[in-house]
Amino acid sequence: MATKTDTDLLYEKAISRCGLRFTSQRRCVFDVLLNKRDHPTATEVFRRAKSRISSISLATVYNCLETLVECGLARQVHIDREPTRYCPNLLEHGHFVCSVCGEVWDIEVPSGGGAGMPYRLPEDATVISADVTLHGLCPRCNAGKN
Amino acid sequence: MATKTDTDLLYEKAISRCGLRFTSQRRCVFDVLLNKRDHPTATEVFRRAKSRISSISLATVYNCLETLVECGLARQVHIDREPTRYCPNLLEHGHFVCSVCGEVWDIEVPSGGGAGMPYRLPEDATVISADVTLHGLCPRCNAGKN
DNA sequence: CTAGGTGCAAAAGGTTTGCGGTTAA
DNA sequence: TTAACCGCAAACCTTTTGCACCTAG
Repeated sequence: MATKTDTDLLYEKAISRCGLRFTSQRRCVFDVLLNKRDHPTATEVFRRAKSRISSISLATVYNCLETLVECGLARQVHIDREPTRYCPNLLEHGHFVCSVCGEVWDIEVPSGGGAGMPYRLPEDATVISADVTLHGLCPRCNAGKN
Repeated sequence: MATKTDTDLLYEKAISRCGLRFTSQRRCVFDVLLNKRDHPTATEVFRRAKSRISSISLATVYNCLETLVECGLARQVHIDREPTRYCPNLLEHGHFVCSVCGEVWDIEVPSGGGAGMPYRLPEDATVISADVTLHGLCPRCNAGKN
């Protein structure tokens, strides 16, 4: 295997903490995810990974992505019922999806007050996590309308 | 066909406005959805509809649900990548999903300020709609923990 | 060395579609 | 009457799984 990068060391540490192995496929998939943070689907990650490891299989990409999620190094992003996307941004955040170009942007959520605070809940409910996805026109596509 | 109810008239009006036909299957599916507002999946709607029209098919239920959505009488609810659920609540609202019992509750969103206002967007973006799903413990399951 | 990971192919599960027969308007 | 709709079955697409071989530790 080639020299380990800082990214590799981060991943290797996280993955061994989970009692898992640091394989070249996992390294590749993680690198693909960090390299271009555009919320790719598993199929897109597969396409990019295959250009580096031509023998890699789609099932392995799914497995590696699941491993990344398990290790806490990535999160799944669900937009309607479209194919699952993957996001290496570990901070609490939501997503903005452009209805024209389809691009996905990370958006900030209010830091104080906890998840979902702007919403009125049934009494005595406890919120664990919040999934927020906004649909609309991104700056680029908005500009194109003028 | 049996006597038309108020619900039927509402649906018939909406459906003819869309240039579509008021069939017994569509009537049945809409009625099932309004009858128990528990965010059923297409399969569950199929099960309930079949108890009234035994010959109805799953594909027809999917088609009827799609028609309802097109006519603006129901909305799809996406929770992660679970099967799509259907909701006849037309007001702007989000969903709270209990991690224990799986029940889905409608939750209010802030009325003033528009969709997604608590979130910091990329500049010059326009929000069209907001999907908000909170995960946590519902009052009933929360109480069971004590 | 060996438990865990990979590649392949097949299966699973939700949803959509094509087609011949049926029906609301 | 006839275009739209229904039921059925097959197709579709994403994701998961079983299995024989391989490899990191």
